[in-house]
Amino acid sequence: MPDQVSPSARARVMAAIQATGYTPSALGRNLRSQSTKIVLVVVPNLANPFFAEILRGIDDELVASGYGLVIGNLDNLPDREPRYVDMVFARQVDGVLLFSGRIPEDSGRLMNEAGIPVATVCVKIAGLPYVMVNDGVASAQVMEHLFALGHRRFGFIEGPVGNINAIGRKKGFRKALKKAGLDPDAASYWPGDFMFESGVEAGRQFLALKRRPTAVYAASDHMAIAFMKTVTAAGVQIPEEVSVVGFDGIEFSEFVTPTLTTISQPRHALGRTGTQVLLEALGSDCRPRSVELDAPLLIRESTGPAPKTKRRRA
Amino acid sequence: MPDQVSPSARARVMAAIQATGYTPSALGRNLRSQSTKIVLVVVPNLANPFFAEILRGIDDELVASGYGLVIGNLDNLPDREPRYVDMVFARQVDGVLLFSGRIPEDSGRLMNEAGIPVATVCVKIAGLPYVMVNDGVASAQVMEHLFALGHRRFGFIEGPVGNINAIGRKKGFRKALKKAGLDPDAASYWPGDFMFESGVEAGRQFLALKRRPTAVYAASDHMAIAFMKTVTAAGVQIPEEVSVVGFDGIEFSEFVTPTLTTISQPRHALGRTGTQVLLEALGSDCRPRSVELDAPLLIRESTGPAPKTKRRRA
DNA sequence: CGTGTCCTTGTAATCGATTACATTTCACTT
DNA sequence: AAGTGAAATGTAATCGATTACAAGGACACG
Repeated sequence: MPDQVSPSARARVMAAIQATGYTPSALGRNLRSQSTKIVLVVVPNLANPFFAEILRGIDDELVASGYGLVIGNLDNLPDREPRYVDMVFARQVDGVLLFSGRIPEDSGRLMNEAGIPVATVCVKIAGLPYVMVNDGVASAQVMEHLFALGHRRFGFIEGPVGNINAIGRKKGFRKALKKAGLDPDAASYWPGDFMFESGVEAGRQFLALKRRPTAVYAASDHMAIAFMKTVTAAGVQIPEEVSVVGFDGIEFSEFVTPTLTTISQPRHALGRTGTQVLLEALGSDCRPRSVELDAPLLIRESTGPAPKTKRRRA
Repeated sequence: MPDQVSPSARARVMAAIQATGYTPSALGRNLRSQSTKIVLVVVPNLANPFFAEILRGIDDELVASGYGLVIGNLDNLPDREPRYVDMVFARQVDGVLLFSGRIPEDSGRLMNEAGIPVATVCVKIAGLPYVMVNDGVASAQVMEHLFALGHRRFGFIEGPVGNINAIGRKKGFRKALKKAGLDPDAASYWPGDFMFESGVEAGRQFLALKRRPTAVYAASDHMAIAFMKTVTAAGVQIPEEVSVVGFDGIEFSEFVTPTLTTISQPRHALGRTGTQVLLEALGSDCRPRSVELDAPLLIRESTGPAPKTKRRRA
């Protein structure tokens, strides 16, 4: 059926369209087709530039497939979730993409029960397809690098409690220590929430230590950068006295002094791939696949050989 | 009409809702009410953290009013615009918020002709209400600060050609020079696009100068930060040899070394206020107002007294 | 010339919530 | 007890695009 409508009819319709400026209303179409060509993307915190780049990847893919993008910004506030669950049940969107570890699994599962496809990016929820980097593998890379530089005493700035990525990174950190014959519990752990302020606090606690780690691994670039800022302000040399590694590979990590060694998350690809997974589920009934992406370690100025110590810990 | 429906009827309906898990479909409602309770926000570049914070402000206000948020990311690509103009004409959104200076006025005007409210944030389009900071006034503040520190030789890193904010900032810069009895054309001007890379390039050009400015004013923090990074890497001391001022007040401006003196745009307030203006237009037929917000100068470490020179320019 | 097939066109039903209007029920007054 | 008003329920129309189906028209072939 290359041309279901006669040329003359087509011409007349086109002329009428030109004359009246007619545009088909999406409202009627949506009701009839029971679809909106819109995907809901739920993000824990819209202001986080890390998510912004993933969003761009998502948008690129959605635009290519003719879908629109509505943002559900949770602002890290759990009480904002029901709003978006409702949106799903009201059929206002054709599919959902969930981000990061803050969304209770309940909401995700709830949405899935509404009968529309749900996929997750940077987080796993049982039963849902996901796209993420393997945090444990990434941590292993980081530690391998630090071991090679001779470091034996470590600090770790944690992510938010319960966050799946934070957990994965910490587990990888501890596993690497154990594998190297070190006691994971001998390392210093500082609480954090991925944000600047917690990096500052970690820096203060680091400075207060008599016997400081020679390498600090932060679960996010933000915390790593704030940590660096805090300890260098106190006269500590990086990387001469302490090496610092971040996680995420945000743009700014290259523009701090010293430039930050970090795991570069393929943010754009995470967004694109996540969207592809979702669109596949949207297009067919086939079981959607999950994907793990590689995250390379970018070795820059903030890591160097471990300082010589007078006496080494037994 | 405190209670239009009898308690018994209400109870029965509620029971039925519980029993069947019924949720009203937004599709039918939208068609009937000829509205979607969704606002389209068109951003030039989603990955820019500067916009992210404004988006958060917008979202906060929209959520409070029960509206949803669809993002139109142009990615600085003009060919992505028609898509969103179509969305407007298809009545898929109740209102539009336009960002920044990249959107041709045509699209904005076109959307306005579709009969739905359009407001702009950080940009003026004739006939549309806007919310923005006064770039000229902000530039005047910057220059006043630099004059007070004794600076007489200036460099300016420009924004994208044709960008209304970039133009306003440059005009304010030149006006302040003239007012101080200096020749605006004697200053150094380096092209830019608000992004990192152009700050790096400006830094290179600065380094190549025999007679360098003692103060550099960049039309964005990104460019200022990249500029600082580039010239400090070449051994130039900030602020001893050159003072640097940015524009925007992004979060990172506080975490670079030295911390950046900059104009702090009230990003969250810009978003909120812009949304309020739009919602007012949505709620009534009254002529929407435009708003200008104040942007304070944050004086930090990157500006200091002008260096003593052997011979001063006549 | 008649009939069958194909192509057009026209009419009506559908999607689901909303709203206007008609009808019924009930309570309360005179 | 009849009548008036308010409340409650029921019925039908509406929003605009889509789609199924029926009726009309053209053409060709036997």
